[in-house]
Amino acid sequence: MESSTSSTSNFIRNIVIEDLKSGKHKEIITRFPPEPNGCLHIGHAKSIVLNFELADEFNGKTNLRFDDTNPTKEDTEYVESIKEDIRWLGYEWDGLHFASDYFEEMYNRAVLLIKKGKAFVCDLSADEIKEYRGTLTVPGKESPYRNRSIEENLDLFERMRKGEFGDGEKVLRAKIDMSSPNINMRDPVIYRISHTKHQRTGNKWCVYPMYDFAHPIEDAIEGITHSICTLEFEDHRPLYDWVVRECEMEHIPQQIEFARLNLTNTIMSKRFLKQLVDEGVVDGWDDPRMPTIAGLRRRGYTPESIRNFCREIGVAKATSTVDSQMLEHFVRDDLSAKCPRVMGVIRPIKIVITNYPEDKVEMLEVNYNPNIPEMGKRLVPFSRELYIEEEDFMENPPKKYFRLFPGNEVRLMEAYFIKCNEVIKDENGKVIEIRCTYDPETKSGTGFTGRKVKGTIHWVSAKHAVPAEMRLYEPLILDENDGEEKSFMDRINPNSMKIVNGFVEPALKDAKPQDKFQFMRVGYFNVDIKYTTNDKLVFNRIVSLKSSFKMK
RNA sequence: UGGGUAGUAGCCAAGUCGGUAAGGCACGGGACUUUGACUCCCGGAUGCGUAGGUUCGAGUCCUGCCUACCCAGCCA
Repeated sequence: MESSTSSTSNFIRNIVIEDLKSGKHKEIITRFPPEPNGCLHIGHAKSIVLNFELADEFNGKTNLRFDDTNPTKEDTEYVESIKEDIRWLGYEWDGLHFASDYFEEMYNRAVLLIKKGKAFVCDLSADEIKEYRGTLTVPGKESPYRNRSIEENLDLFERMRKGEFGDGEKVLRAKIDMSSPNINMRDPVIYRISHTKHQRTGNKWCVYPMYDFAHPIEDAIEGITHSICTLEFEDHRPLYDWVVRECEMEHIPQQIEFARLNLTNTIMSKRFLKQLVDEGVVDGWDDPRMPTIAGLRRRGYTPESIRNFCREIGVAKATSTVDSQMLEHFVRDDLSAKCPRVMGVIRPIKIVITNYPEDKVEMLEVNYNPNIPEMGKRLVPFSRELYIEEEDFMENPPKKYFRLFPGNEVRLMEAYFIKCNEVIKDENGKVIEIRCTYDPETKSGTGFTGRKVKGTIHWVSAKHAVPAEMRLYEPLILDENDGEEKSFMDRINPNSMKIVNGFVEPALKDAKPQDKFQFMRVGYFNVDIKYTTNDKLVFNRIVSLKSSFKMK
């Protein structure tokens, strides 16, 4: 795996280095353990990059493991999309596993716990268990079923498995300490009854292990050395260690927690993302405004840019929110070297070059990227009528505006100098056409040095222009600017997408979905895979170009 | 008010045995420019949540305090 940005030091990497040095491990094994209940997003990418690259750096391995212990929430449809996203990001896992592959083993370990007097079947209802649990400041009370005999527990647990009880009638609980200040240790439920068909094991099971019980066993079975998860599991670590120890797992994995990714103007929770999809606020999981991997891909982000971003933001334990401009920086950085640079006008206004012959067409040979000649050239037609960018003309410009305005001369990129002489308006006073003259002496490439112009603008020959729909995006979610806290549904940006109709140069006529271009002076654009047809080009603006020009 | 974790520039973040504050993003200034892009220079903490203490020397060690986040699913 190439790495254009080297990973910076972080505390997890330091732990790995230390463990290798001390001989605690000869080889490290990490894992990425998604629950197949939704699409992967940029936050998952942080974890993926961390796990895969850490293992890669130290010649270790990384497993992909689907944590499918709750059949009521999971769906096999997500399994393939998750695999696709990981591969697209550029990673290939060593082992591919499913938590459900270990159900028998987990069951046996639970039986072991019972035999050791460390687990018991509890008949309390969910509400009662909650009551008995106590609160953050008040210790819990022991369940009246806590002291059932081992024999009875064994019998009951077996009958739970056989399906003799209904959902919620009984649970298996670890017997730890109801007065622990850590609520997770107050006899946590480790198995529940759910007569639900599982995506992979079908109706074989009606008891399913809880995360806290299942996860450490999965890690131990696979020989995971460093089980990296997010901060909210910090309180669970004592339980994680308890399970590994009491279940007498031969391999002892270590759980390490880091802060999940937060991004400005972005909502990352699966629940909210799902709501956006379900309520039709967006076009689906792959809407180009979504922070999902699928959304970023459709928007036009590259795997390299996402990887570089993930490497650069670092890994730490402090809760933080990364500026989304950081992400934008890394796409620009990556695309800058990869994309052909072409001319596209997103808000066209027509200009007529009055002294240019009616039927003349000049074919200009233009490099796709002046810095990278190997990218080749194409021919760009030039003629009497052109479209330029609406914002490249102002009738009454402010100071320091050096684009087109009455009496001013600018360069048409790769073509001639033109001078604006006349402005045509409609009955409402709106400018509908700009009339200019050109100077034949100033043709690009002729070495004309007679005079200079301050501005260079892009254009497309009207007669040859290829119409295209451009979708301009802004953040889907707006951060509350220190007002009172709003629900995220109230933070939806009504202007998150603007659809405009523009023109691109003819060389793009046959552009294919996912082809990426820099529209010079405008931004980076990706051909949309969903709405582009043979007759219609649809571009997603990936990100605009930076601009230090301030109108004012 | 129980437990857990964290506080280094506007935003991320490094900082190994205490030795005199990396890097990136953003921002500002300048150079260059047929993209107001890119690139290239220059600019930032006498300061590391805060108050004390130990020390020749503290972001690093000690004590107190403040603030923020997480935890009471038969979710993960």
